[in-house]
Amino acid sequence: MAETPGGENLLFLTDEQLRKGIEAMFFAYRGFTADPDRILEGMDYGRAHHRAIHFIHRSPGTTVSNLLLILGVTKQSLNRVLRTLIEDGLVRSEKGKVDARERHLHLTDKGQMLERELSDAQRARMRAAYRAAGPQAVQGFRQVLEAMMDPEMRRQYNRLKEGG
Amino acid sequence: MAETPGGENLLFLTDEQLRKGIEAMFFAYRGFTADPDRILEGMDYGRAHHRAIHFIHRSPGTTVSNLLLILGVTKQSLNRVLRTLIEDGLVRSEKGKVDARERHLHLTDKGQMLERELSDAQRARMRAAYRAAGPQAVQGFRQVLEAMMDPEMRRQYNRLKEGG
DNA sequence: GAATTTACGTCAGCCTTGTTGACTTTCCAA
DNA sequence: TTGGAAAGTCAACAAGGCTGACGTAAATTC
Repeated sequence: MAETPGGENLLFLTDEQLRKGIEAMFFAYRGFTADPDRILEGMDYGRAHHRAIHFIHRSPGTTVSNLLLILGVTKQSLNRVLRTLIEDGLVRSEKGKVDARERHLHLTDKGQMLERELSDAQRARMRAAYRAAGPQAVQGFRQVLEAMMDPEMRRQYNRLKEGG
Repeated sequence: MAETPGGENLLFLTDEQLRKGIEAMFFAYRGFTADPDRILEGMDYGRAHHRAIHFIHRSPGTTVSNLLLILGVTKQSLNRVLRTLIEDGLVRSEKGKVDARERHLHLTDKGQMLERELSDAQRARMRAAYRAAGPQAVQGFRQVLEAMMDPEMRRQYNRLKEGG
């Protein structure tokens, strides 16, 4: 057994173990997005629309700039997505009352319906995985993912995680 | 505490917990790809090239069709990536001796160098995350990811995980 | 009150990476 | 031996990233 001065077993840090983790991330992410992708295909929407819908649902009334921070794309790119969602009546955009430069975004009833369909599918897979692995594993899962984020993303994540 | 007939606590399966897991996947995957993306930008390559290089390194001599199975894209899409890698002398493609329709793929020395650079970066982040979370967490991480894969992907993953 | 900055929208054009369709070469089995 | 399947290539298109430039309204600063 490989032991350190501290006494812990470090076999879980071998290149081989790390490679397995890398490949697990790759294959699992495919599963993670598979169900929503399937629902969206055929509609005129894609993964980018799903992300926008998710975070608008998550933080109703959020502004465009805030969404830009979270999604990490350019405003031109986000705008294209948002425009189609607004035109199609899934998202409502309203001028800020305190700062009229801002646009506050909400899902319409129609938007809520699609959000529900997408997140039901994604949660179903997540729930099955969680149930199969058990609570202990889930805790570890979340710990490793959190440690893998860029610090700035971790801030975004934790902000969302608690408040709203 | 929410208890089932079986007696286990199921609080880890609430929609709220699942949502946190979903967002953790989203933000963590960004971190996961960030370092290789940074290295690739400026070169003429992208994430698709990285994936091809990774799995050719992983299974030297693999065929195009085998790579297609693993990557889950169309052969036309893979072909474009492969063509540039071959033209640039990172990948060597040789006609199969037993079946001349097949092309067997290998990294050249130049290809090995780039692979090394990319995987060093990705492993470094993975290692930091693993170390921060600890061996117990890593085990849970792997369990949940594996449970999240599509069955077919899980087969691919396990085939790679053990043999070569 | 004028100048600057901020938030947002938009046009144009580019790149990567996915897609389908049509095609050749090669192998194999009926 | 021939016809179908498998492996790979070429062409064209779409989604969704990107940069750069510009416009407008509102807020902030000087």
